[in-house]
Amino acid sequence: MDGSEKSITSERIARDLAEAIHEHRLAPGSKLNEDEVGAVYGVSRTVARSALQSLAHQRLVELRRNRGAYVAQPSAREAREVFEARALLEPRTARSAALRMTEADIARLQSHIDEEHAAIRDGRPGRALHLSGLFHVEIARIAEQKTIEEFVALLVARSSLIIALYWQRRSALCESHAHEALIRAFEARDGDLAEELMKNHLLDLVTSLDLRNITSAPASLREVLSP
Amino acid sequence: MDGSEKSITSERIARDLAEAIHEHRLAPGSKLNEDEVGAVYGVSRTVARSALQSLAHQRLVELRRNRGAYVAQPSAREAREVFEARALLEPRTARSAALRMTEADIARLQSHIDEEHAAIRDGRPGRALHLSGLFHVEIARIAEQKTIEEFVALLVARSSLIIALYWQRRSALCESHAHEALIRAFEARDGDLAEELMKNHLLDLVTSLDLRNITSAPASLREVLSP
DNA sequence: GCACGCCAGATTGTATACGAAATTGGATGG
DNA sequence: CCATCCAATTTCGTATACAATCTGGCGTGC
Repeated sequence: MDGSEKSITSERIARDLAEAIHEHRLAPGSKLNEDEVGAVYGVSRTVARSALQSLAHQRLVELRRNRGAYVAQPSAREAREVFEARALLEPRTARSAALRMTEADIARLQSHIDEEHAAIRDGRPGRALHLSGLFHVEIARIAEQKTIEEFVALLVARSSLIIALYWQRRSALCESHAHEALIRAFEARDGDLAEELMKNHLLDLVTSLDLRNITSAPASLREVLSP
Repeated sequence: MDGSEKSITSERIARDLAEAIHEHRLAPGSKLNEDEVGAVYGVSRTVARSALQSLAHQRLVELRRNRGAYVAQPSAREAREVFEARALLEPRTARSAALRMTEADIARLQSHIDEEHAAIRDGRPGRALHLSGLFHVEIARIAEQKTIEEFVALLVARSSLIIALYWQRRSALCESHAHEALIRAFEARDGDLAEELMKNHLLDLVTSLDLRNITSAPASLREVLSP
């Protein structure tokens, strides 16, 4: 259905790196050297470079001219903006999804949650976070909104970076309960409820972050320390 | 104010090509040969390729493995999805913008409209369409939502392709009147009205398109002419 | 002792070269 | 006359080589 012609090597590498960022195995600010990336995957710099550019387009890495590629460090402001965008897109999409939801879709969402719990049991919180992000993307897919799905995927990926930087509570899985409540709304095909639950879920996420603009992005010190 | 390290050659070329697509100087389906693009801008295929990849990330061109780059031809379905995404993002953003709007912002939006009229007088409808798209992006900028601004810019660019493919009425500038009404709402700092006007403006846009899935993407004839 | 400038190392930006995949057109055989 | 197959061509995918730029340390001069 989709594009079709993917799976070019560079795209595969980009996906792999994105997953590593997603799962917090690569911390924000990490430098991604073209030679190193190429060496890791056994390809030349050309391919590694292409993968890094792809990630830059997704705002997961920042390219600095003649300096290199670094895992992005969203500022507190960017963090707020990402969640404001999600607040516009996701609740209405959850409503649409609720109305189109099939049994197979629900099963699939449930298995996502199960996997997530398994990851937590196995002590892989990064993987669990990744999966909980995919839950949101899956909802957009079920709503049959490919364009919105793309955007949600971008926003979820950036949210992962934001959580890595600004997460404050250690309360592990407030997430899952929200997701389970959503599933119940989906089972009832209750669009209104799904929309409302998603809205509150996103609000909870933002308030669980510490977005007073402490430190944030060392990238542009100039803006902070004017002479 | 933006990123900072742009103006790499490939980004400049990508912007230039994007503008050409935006203004309908490059029709949907046009082939963009890497060698030709490189020759036009006096750079090597490496740089041309990078620019084309950038456009592919914006979904303005479609890359087909071992086939080349073609200006995208959104299907009727994609067209609908693009406008559904816009319907979620832009009305609320127009409301925010109305509340933050300064005199300078209003003047800037007005000059956009003036330029648009001038372009029409000069018989450059493509340029006028481009400018009317920038009007929407500008609103997101005024709302101080950089993330949403990015998305709106992407959607506006794709809308330009969609209009090139599915525009049916020759009624030139129903657009401008909607934009002028929006400006009046902004002048009054009337968020509710701005939101409502934007919502209706987008609805008008969709209904002015012919999205019965006739023909759409000749790219894959195979799907249309099954044996 | 401090500041300025310069040089070496490293890393990215760009160009070119070679190999692989896919289409095109004609030749061949039925 | 049509279908099939093969090679010639085009175009892309990847690797490598060279040039430009930045970082950091060293030395000289004040």
